[in-house]
Amino acid sequence: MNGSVKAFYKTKNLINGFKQHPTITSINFKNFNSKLNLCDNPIEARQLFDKLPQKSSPLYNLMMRYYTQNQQPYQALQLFAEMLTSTKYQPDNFTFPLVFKVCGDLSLIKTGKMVHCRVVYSGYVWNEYVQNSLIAMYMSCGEVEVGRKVFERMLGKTLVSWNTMISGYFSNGRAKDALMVFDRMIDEGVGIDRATVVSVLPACASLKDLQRGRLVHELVERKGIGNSVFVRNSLVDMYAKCGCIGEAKAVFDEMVERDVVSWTAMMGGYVLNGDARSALALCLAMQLEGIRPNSVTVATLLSACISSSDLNRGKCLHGWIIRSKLESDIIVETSLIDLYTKCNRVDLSLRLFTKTSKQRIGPWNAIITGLVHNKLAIKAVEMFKQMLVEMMEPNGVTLMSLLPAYADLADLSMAKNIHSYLVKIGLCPRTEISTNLIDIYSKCGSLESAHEVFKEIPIQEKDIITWSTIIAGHGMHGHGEVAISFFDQMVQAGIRPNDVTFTSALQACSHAGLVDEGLRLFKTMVVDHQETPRTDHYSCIIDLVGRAGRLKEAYELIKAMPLKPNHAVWGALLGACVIHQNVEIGEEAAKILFEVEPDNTGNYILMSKLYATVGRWEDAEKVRIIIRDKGLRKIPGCSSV
DNA sequence: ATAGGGTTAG
Repeated sequence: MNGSVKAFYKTKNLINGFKQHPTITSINFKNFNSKLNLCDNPIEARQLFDKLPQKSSPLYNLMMRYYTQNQQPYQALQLFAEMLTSTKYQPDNFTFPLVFKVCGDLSLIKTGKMVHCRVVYSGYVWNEYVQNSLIAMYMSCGEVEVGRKVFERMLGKTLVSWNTMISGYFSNGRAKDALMVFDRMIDEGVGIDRATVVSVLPACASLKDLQRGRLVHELVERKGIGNSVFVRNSLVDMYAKCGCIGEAKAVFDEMVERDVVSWTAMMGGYVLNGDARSALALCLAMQLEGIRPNSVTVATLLSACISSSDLNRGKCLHGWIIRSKLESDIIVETSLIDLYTKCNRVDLSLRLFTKTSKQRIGPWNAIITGLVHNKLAIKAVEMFKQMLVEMMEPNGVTLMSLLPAYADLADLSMAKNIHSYLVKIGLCPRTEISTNLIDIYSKCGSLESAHEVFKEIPIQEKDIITWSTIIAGHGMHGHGEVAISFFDQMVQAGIRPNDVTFTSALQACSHAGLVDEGLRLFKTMVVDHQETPRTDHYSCIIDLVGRAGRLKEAYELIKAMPLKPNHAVWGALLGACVIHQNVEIGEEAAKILFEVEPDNTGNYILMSKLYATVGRWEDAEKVRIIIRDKGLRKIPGCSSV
């Protein structure tokens, strides 16, 4: 009797298949899942899967998830391909998110797009999980616009969709867009959760948007989601990066539970705010609480040593790093190379560099940056060529740190070489890169080439730095009028000049002797743009007015300065006095210069020259004696002047 | 059962 019932059901199952019997399917599912969890390796898991008497889409999904969780993403894709070719086991709303995650992680954009087509065809494209994973995939492949399209077309946007957009924009370097999404989210009353907070706060931090950051903090407290280490860590980081070290510390102190990230973020905050000592002190406190520093912590501590130029402490840390077996960590290696180059010990950096694995870009970038920093331009270029020989692909960071070396070299044929390389790899025209090229060509003396590069940048992408560079380039070669016309064009293009632009423009006037133009510019700067002039602006103006022979006016300008005039300002005046043989004002300037920079023999030389040109030989001789004494004592190259 | 999440360096 009992047996015949069982037999009946068995037959029925065989006829209908498992799909019609959710209870039996779910038993199989749970059973297989728990068996998978006991597997030691993917091979064993696969054997288990192959032995299943009856497969189904959910079981395929389980096996694929096992693969992705055990770092075998390609095996997961292989299974997905099997599903597609089979007629029995079609991918479903659980399969596609898995596949999109793999495509995103591996940046398999072509595969991803193909699967996207398939998902449209299958109809699962309306599933929210599928849509959200699609957005995430496009974002991690750098296809921001496609991701945005999927998002905009979604009818049932969920909190996850919004969060994905925010973190996607941010990780693609578009912090502003991330914040715009956040604003829209608030406007439309979507609400926020912990994931929103940890996605939006880094964007606030990178833009130093304290106002928005505070708003997020307020929302966190109001919603009561501040009881998470993640959330609090990102708050600490945001306040620190916005320069509010006090508030960062307050959030940090309030925390009941702190992990290594909390401590590291706090240390990084101190370093950023120029307080290396507090950062190092925090390291001790952290260890007293029983938290071990990780490689990021160590990198942060090393940057504290760099910012305080504390080579000795850096060396101590290096010792500790070796004892803790952290020395082969890529982040730590990179930071150590950075430490030694910034402390002018290129020898030690190179020794470390030869030991690192050359497979990662970090150490290459660090050593090239370091060589450029130490004005070893030729070595930097050689290192770059070595990098190409070793089949390492440079990125934007590499080139941005390398290009200033070419400006130092001021070698036109080398400049043309790197320019054509940049075009070949598709990095030119691109604003930051092109701006560097403009600087390089200007310093090589080839203003035509600089102008060519400048013209290639679309008008809306020319930023304040681009304009300032082309202005400075023309200024340094005495083409004051052209420089000023660029300045006017910039203003017309709707870009607000900043203090750097004004410095370039004023220097251009000064080199070309455009007195009235310079004064007009200075007035525009103060009155129209409400820019507070800095001492280097004043030194340009003084130089300009002084060279024109209007020495009294220059002297009056200095006396009326709201800031304390520095050596450059007085030096400009003294230089002008020499040209126009004005001893009276020259002596005033020299008196102060001898006080503020007693070791600069240049000032004494100028003064002695001034006395000599007006025939005051005795005074000239007196100053010459001082030069000789100082020269012998202090500056070895002095006799050559 | 599935989708989104923090700290460093370059």
